[in-house]
Amino acid sequence: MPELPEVETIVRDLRPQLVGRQIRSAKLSHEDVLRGVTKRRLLTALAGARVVGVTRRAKHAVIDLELPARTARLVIQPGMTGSLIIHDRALTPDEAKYAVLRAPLDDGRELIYRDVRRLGTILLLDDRGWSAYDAALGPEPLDPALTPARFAGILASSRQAIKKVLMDQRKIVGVGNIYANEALFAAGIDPSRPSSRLTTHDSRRLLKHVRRILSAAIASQGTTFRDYRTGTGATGNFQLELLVYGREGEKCRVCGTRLAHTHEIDARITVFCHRCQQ
DNA sequence: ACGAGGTCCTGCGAGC
DNA sequence: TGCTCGCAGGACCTCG
Repeated sequence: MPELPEVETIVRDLRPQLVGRQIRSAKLSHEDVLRGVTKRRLLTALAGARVVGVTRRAKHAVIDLELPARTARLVIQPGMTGSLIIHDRALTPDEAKYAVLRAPLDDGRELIYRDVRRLGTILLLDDRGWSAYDAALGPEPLDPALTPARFAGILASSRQAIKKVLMDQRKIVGVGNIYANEALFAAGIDPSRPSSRLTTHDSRRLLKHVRRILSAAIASQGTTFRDYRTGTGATGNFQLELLVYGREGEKCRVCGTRLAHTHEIDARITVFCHRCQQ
């Protein structure tokens, strides 16, 4: 499930291939992925657009476009099962089936947004729209501007379970279920603990582990459980390094206790060690 | 402001 | 074998 490390990997793979390229045309198979833009407006804007930048913000891939008379940002959030890949060959029938957006490029290759479950979203924003969208998102966890004090302030402002706060994109971006589980385990913090009850020491440790784990996951090209692929179509490798997510019922790698799981926080699976996370 | 629960989507695996 | 059903979940919504 594309969280920060997965989208960062996609963006790093796409950037050298996509910047400078012109999009010839575009086709969209399903309109239900669009947010705030009609199919007609999106396809019209993409046809002939030049890509001038590929960046990441939160869990979104942001493709900066130069249009004849204006600029625009194509914002793709892969959701659960989305991937962005540049193909230099014809698609297999299976690949074509789930290709939601297809955009042939001026070099003969094709940019494909693939999304099996289509929980991902596509936006097309102008500068003002982007500013508003960006402003509603929390700070980037890997940005040094997010100081331990600022992070502590964010956590102190909510009585919700720390895991839920960590996954709230308005408070801090990029962390989803997998990395929230991993970071809380590494920091030895009970996921259900009210965020505001964490000590300064807790929040410092948590930020450190969030950063360490996100960085390690980027280095491993992300976590592939089923659908996630890098920008070149490869699987990630960080699933091999997970200590709790997907390991419920197995033994804790630190203390050997059987890992517990619950759906009580935000109706998502939380896997944790009773002993290491008190 | 908060918690609870529903919605979107489809593939997959369990159970019968 | 073939069917139904629950689950996976990020973001967003409504309701109380």
